Amino acid sequence: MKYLKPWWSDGGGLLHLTILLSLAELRLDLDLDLYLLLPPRTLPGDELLLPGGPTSPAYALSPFPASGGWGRADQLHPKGRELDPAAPPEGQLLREVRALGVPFIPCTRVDAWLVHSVAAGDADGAHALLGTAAASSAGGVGAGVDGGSQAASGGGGDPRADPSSPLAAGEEEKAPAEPTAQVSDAGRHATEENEVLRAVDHSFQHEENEQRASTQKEKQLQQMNQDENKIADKPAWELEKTTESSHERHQNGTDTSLFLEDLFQLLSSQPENPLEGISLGDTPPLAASISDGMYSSTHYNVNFSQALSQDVNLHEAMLLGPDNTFRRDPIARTSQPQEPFLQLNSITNPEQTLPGTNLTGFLPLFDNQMRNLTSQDLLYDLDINIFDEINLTSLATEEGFDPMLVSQLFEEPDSDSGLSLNSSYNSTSVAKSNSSLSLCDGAIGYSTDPEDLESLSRHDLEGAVGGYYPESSKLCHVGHRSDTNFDADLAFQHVLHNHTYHSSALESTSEPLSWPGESQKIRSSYLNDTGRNLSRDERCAKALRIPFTVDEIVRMPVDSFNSMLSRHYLTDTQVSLIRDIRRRGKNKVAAQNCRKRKLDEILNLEDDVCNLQAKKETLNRERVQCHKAINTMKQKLHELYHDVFSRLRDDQGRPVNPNQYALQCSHDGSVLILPKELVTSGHKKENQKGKRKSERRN
DNA sequence: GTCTAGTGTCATTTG
DNA sequence: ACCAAATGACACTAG
Repeated sequence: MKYLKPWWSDGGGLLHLTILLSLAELRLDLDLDLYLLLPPRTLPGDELLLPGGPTSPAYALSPFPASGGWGRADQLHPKGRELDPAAPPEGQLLREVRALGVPFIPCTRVDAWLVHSVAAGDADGAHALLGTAAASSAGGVGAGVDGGSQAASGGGGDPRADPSSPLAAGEEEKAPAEPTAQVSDAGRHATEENEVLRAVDHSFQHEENEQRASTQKEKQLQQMNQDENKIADKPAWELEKTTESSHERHQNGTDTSLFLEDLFQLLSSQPENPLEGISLGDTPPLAASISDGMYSSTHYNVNFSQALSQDVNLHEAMLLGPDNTFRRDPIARTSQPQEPFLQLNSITNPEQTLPGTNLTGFLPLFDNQMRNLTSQDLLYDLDINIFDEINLTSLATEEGFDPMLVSQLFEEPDSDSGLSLNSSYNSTSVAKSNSSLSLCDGAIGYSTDPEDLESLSRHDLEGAVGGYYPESSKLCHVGHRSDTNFDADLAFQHVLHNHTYHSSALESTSEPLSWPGESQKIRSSYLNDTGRNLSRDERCAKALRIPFTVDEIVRMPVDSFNSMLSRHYLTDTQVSLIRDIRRRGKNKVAAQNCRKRKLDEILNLEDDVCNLQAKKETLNRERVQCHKAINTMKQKLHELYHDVFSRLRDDQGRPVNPNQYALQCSHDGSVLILPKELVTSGHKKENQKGKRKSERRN
């Protein structure tokens, strides 16, 4: 049983894999114990699902003997279940590891954890061994939203899959059992940095250890052999207790110094190829002893030549100097998550174990050695070219970073602004990309393996982090990426200036380009949880690992938005993208509102027109009615007039001529018969008086 | 192929 | 002066 070093989480895992990469160049097939990182709140009975699925030669484990120990993946729960965040961590192992101060990755859910049985020479298995947690975990950019957690792999899964945050880290120091469900990039970045710094610190702390090991190594070797044999004979519950003492020895640097010196001598004696002299015969006796007994079946046989897949951020982490573009959160820097990892030994199919390649025990040897090396030593000893490849690969496997997504973002041929910096990315370029699938089944982000694409799509859909690309993790892919000078930030300068009408454009362009059987899966990566197409900003945000949803970014109040930008751990590119997303989102909403308003205004005006027209018609009808009434009254008056004059008689009894006389009504109600001349002159006088009065008023 | 409605985006104006 | 909202104009797609 080997234990992870206290600094094993992000930085530790990185250093570890660096050595593995050195091994990879030697094409060494190693039979190693598997180091597992268990979720901090893993409880007895919790089941860990393998990413390989029930049909793969994979195993999953239950973290505690109470749940039956190791079990086949197909016997376990198909998906991780929600753990009770309020439940305190239990188990002796967990307490032990916590006591060691092992960095703790808080999470509340076990989705799928790294345990992948690796057959001898099984490259995919090796990939799985070295990094499946990120791919198997779900959540990704949206992990903090949906509360999903990411796993840190014992073989070096992307540490950023871990949903740790500065706040969570700080809280863990105070209350380790405090649940932390939210994921933030800031936390992950801070955790990365903290772990790298921690690793460097430990390397200094252990420098003294490497000075004293030589004189005691035989004695210690015997002691460890005895311990391991005892472990092999003990039941699991006692095993935990036994391992605790083993931990203590590791902590004290007593049993590790032996291997440290061995490795150091090997490295120093083989400067050009520090591992050249390593062979089965060079394996410390402990390795064989450990591989015997009850743990003889708990070894992974790993072909590390194929193992370059994940946990390759060492270069990136080391390059993150003061001038890097990442914003350091001082809180995150000072706070060190102290939640322990629980380490269990691995299990593999005994039939798949490659005989004669047992280097068990080499892993802790490397591990300890790395602890004793300074960062300069590491940089000096390790081929920088490996770092380049690692970094490039890390881009492919980094949490939430979807190279395929990015590449397709570039390849979106249609642009609404003509600002696309690469106009050659038309359908032809896509076709070329398609053709590259067959040339190198590992062009970044592409895979001819439908399962890979499916996993990729799933990875995308779920915002999974780290990305497990069994095929794309090969060196072939790395070379491809290197050839294309892929750079995420530069790439997103394209993205940010590519006014692509993505959703429809994607469908209209990619579908006819015939990715038979795969286009649908690729298209699925453009769908969100609700099934609709992801917008460009959503895909950009996902590809650039923006820890917020577009909706959040857009709808967030200004103050919250600004504080969010200052609080989180975001690169300049991310900040720029977030601001652009917010601006575009706001403007999009504003445009929608504007159009809606305009439409409403038009509708209102149309209503006004209708109302006015109706009113006009009403008035016209009233006017007609009035005219009719007036005419009727005139007619009646005329008839009455003639009726009156027909009955009037003068003094001589003759009828009165209505043309010469007129009827005039006085104020007292009496009616007078006057000659028209008088009536006309009287009307003129009254009219003149009225005019004068009106003139006076004016 | 053309037309139209709808949409996203940018540049500019407005409050 | 600065910012967000509003708006005009353009490009693009689907029907």
